[in-house]
Amino acid sequence: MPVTIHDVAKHAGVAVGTVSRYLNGYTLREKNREKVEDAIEELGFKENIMARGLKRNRSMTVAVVAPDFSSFVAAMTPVIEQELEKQRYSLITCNYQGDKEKLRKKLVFLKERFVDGIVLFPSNLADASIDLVQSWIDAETPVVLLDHLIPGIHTDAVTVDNSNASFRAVERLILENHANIAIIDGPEDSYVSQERLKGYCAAMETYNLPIRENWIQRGAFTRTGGYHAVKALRESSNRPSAVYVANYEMTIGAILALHEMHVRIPEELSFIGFDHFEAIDVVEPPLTVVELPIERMGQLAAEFLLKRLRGDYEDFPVITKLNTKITIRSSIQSL
Amino acid sequence: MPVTIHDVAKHAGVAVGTVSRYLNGYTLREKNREKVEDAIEELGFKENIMARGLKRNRSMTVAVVAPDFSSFVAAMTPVIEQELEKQRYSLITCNYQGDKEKLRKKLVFLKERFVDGIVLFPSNLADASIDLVQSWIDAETPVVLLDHLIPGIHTDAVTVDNSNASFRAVERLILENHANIAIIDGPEDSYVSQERLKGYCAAMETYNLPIRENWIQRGAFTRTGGYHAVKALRESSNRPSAVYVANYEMTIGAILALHEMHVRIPEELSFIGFDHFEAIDVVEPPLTVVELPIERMGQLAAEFLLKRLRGDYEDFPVITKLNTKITIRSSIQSL
DNA sequence: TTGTAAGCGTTATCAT
DNA sequence: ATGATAACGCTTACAA
Repeated sequence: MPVTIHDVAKHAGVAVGTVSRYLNGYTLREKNREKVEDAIEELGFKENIMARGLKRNRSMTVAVVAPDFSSFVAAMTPVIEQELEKQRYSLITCNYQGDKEKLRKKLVFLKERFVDGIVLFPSNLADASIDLVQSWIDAETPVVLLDHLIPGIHTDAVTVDNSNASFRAVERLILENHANIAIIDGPEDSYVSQERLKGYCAAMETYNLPIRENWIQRGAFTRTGGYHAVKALRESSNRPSAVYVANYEMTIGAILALHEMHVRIPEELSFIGFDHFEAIDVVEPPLTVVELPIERMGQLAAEFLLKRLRGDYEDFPVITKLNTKITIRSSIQSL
Repeated sequence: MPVTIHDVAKHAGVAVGTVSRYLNGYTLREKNREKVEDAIEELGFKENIMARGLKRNRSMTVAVVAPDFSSFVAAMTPVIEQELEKQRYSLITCNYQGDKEKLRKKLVFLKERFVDGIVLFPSNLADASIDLVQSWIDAETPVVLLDHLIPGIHTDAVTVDNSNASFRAVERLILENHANIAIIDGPEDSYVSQERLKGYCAAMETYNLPIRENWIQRGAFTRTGGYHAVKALRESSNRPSAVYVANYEMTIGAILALHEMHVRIPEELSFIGFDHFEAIDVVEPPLTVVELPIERMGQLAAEFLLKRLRGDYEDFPVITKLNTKITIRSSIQSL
């Protein structure tokens, strides 16, 4: 029933090899090329991706592997899909639920499926699968890291200048004459956290402002983390006049807590949050936030993956560090 | 390099066919079964999914096809993935960006990829691809519809009792003594819209309340739609005392508009929204909302798909209609 | 129940 | 540049 290259070859009066070569971009004699093209057209030939895969050990499939399906990942995935589709790759999505063992299983599963490349959103615990990830890279199966790096893994990565993002956020507060500025940061062992804290400290130091110990709160990058961190901050003896919350989930949690405590923003507390997703729009007052270049990140990740898939390893590996932007709304009061 | 069933066969001292049959669940002589199992274990054999696919025209892949990557879809996808993974299926995600032509292309693309089944989130315009969808079903490639039905397509579907959801939401308002109740609904040509409006009307009629023409606002199921609908409602001569917003995106838009106009909820306007996603939590005051059973929907869709993939068409097609639940928070004032 | 062998639709090698 | 043909790893008649 389905049309094969044999049918095409017969119809065009050439050998199967010729058709195959045409399909793979080799140049044929002008006359033959036309005949083959006509035959393909007339017969409505579609290549059988599995037969091709069997021979070449390629599946024309790429996977996005993420610890969860957060807004961040959900926003990036369609961008990646769109880029890949242009080159006829399809996209498998996997989330490993922040579970080390699940990540291993996923990676094994994907290998069995002959996935041609991976876009990996590492989490701290991805470090544990470093050997597996490395083995993919060694086998020339391209892996692009998104958001984080994994220490010890040398491959393409698309990241954000987190330290600089924090610096500018905090500087913004300082320029509005705030001096008592707190940060709600992620866990200590996260590289992203460390970078974001670094920027905070650098800004404070640059402007000769003291850093109080209790102004550095840890929120585990979770909504409840942000919630509790705000509570702790408000209950302390030396309340800050401004707070910078270093990721999206915690921003939501922090706002929740502030609403609950009837703390007015920005009159009682100036606020700068992180990431711009739908939830942010609806917050009263409109929040000033640091925004990640989601689109660009997804695009670049796909671009590098495709480049490596083409076999172009000329400049490998490339670590891209993108800039964030700050969107000014009305959550900061000038003192 | 990779170990094949030939290697296993040789190692076990049986024929390849025997190994293949073992792999496919046929029963072998006890002795042979053990030998084969041992050989597989020792050699670390993994079946080549592409060779298998080539023979059987199956890819062990399923696709989720959606018009966008809304929170609704994003919340459902991981649930589906998880169910499918148990049976060693992997999941391709596609969004057709609400574009008729893109949907067609996607469906063709997926067919070329030998996708074994589809979970389709239809949008109104999916009707245009009715022939393609039907051809999948005819070819015994299972298609499960999620959320909407497509008129004229007979296949499994997992939906929600939208009319009843609206009825109960509006009834809730009526029981708090509201009589002037508006609805912000989706586009007229959407089946879901129609159902949700039907529930609103039924509730109003059941309690003998008049329906003013301008109380039925259309918000196109978009955020801006909800935003403008609220503005229109507030600017009208006979303002409602309560409003029911019939989907998530419009709920966000409506809240945005109300914040902007400094309308106090519930003092000046009682409010009942739709769908519970992250954004909702952060709204002040906490919103009473109709919630869809996301998890259950995803599970059921996957379940039916897997059942059909197993070849079990005994009860085909099954249209499941799930109930919603209302989560009471503080956006409704008792009059 | 098991072995044998012919494909599935490609790609790749080797002549020509 | 092209043709013929042997793989790729598996399933499935058919025979035994």
